[in-house]
Amino acid sequence: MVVNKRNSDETRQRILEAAFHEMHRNGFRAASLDSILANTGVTKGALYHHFANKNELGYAVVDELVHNMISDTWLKPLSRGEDPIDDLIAILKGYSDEDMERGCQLGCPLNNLAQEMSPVDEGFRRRLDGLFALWRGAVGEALRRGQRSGHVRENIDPDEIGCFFVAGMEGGISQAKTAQNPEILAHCRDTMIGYLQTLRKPENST
Amino acid sequence: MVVNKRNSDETRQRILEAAFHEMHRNGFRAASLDSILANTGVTKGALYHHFANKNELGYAVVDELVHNMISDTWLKPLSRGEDPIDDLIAILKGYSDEDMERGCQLGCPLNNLAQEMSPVDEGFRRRLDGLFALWRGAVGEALRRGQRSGHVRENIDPDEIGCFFVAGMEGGISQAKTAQNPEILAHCRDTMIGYLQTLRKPENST
DNA sequence: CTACATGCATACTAGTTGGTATGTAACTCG
DNA sequence: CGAGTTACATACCAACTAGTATGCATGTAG
Repeated sequence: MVVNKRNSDETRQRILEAAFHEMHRNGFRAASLDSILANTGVTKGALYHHFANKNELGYAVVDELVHNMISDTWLKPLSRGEDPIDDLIAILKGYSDEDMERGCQLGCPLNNLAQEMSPVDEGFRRRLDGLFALWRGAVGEALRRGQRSGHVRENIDPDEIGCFFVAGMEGGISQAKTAQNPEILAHCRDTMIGYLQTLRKPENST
Repeated sequence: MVVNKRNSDETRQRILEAAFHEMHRNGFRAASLDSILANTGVTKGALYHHFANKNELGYAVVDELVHNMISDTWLKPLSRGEDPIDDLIAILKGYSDEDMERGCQLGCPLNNLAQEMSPVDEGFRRRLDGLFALWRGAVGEALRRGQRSGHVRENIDPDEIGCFFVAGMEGGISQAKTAQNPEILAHCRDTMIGYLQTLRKPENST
């Protein structure tokens, strides 16, 4: 690609993406700045020009890259659908085999970082909890809309099910990653789909 | 406590337990041997007398301590019950508030280690996957027994639900830990209990 | 063209890490 | 008692870490 000798935004973005990959594979604390730099070709001077320190680099990865991933796969698709249960199932079924395979290798970046950093760094914890809350909230809010539009049973708590949905998916990814076997995630997904079906308002259940 | 000047088994156990706490709090890679030793009072010579290297120490923690935890809380209670759904619900409800609080601080040791180490060390991955499989298997096997004894619906796959159950719990712990809020885990637990109730064979449902 | 800030490159440092080499008490066995 | 093994303790090291100090080329404003 043609790169201006000096393009601040682009070098920043390249550092961010290389940092994301290192963090996704090795976690934040074991992520080596030298290794990140080796993968980008930029130097330590550039890195510390754009980021005050390693923590700030990690925060930027969460605030920008990880946030975008959650937004693209969950927040946007759930924001304005007709039937939230259809929408959730569609997202779950939308994962291709390659997505599943790849996701099982390294796991969910959000969950990985949350598990590693929440107990030891409040800056990470707040950010990652914020993303979890957005995800849960999107599911809960969609279900609430579904209740109002008559697609979803009224005797369920949308927010509790938001928790439960996120938990089931993250737990499925965790196990699949540990087993290096996407089938486990597929089982969780299918069982979750079956559970979601039970949330439909009776006259609307197929 | 009275300690013999030289008690091989006990010093080994003390190292193991200190290592477990360090690993639970900081993960394996960020766990410092010097810090472990400082917490035990034993020296590096003792550590390397009992364990070949840091990895072997970590493996021993998994094989012994973490394995025992899984065994005590899941394998044994589920091994010979009358109604597996009652048993599962009893275990879930058996967690005291302090258990929940404490579990939410540092999360599940099994899941923490699995997320961190599975992609980077095959020795850890195999061991941790083995523990997950034991847990899933115990739930699945209990449900199968419940099917035979007429307590559980026959049109469900016990192993898939084993996956799903473990996923829901681990995902709930993950979120609760990130939020530092045990309520989230309580929601997951309650929703899971509700789901388990739907697995009862109709004539046996309360 | 000049002055100055921005964007980056290079070389270096202090601290920490896992691991080792070596010494030496304490038990065991004959 | 004495030889040999076990169970440690101490001191040290090479490698790697995040971070810094400095210098310089590029862009920009006046």
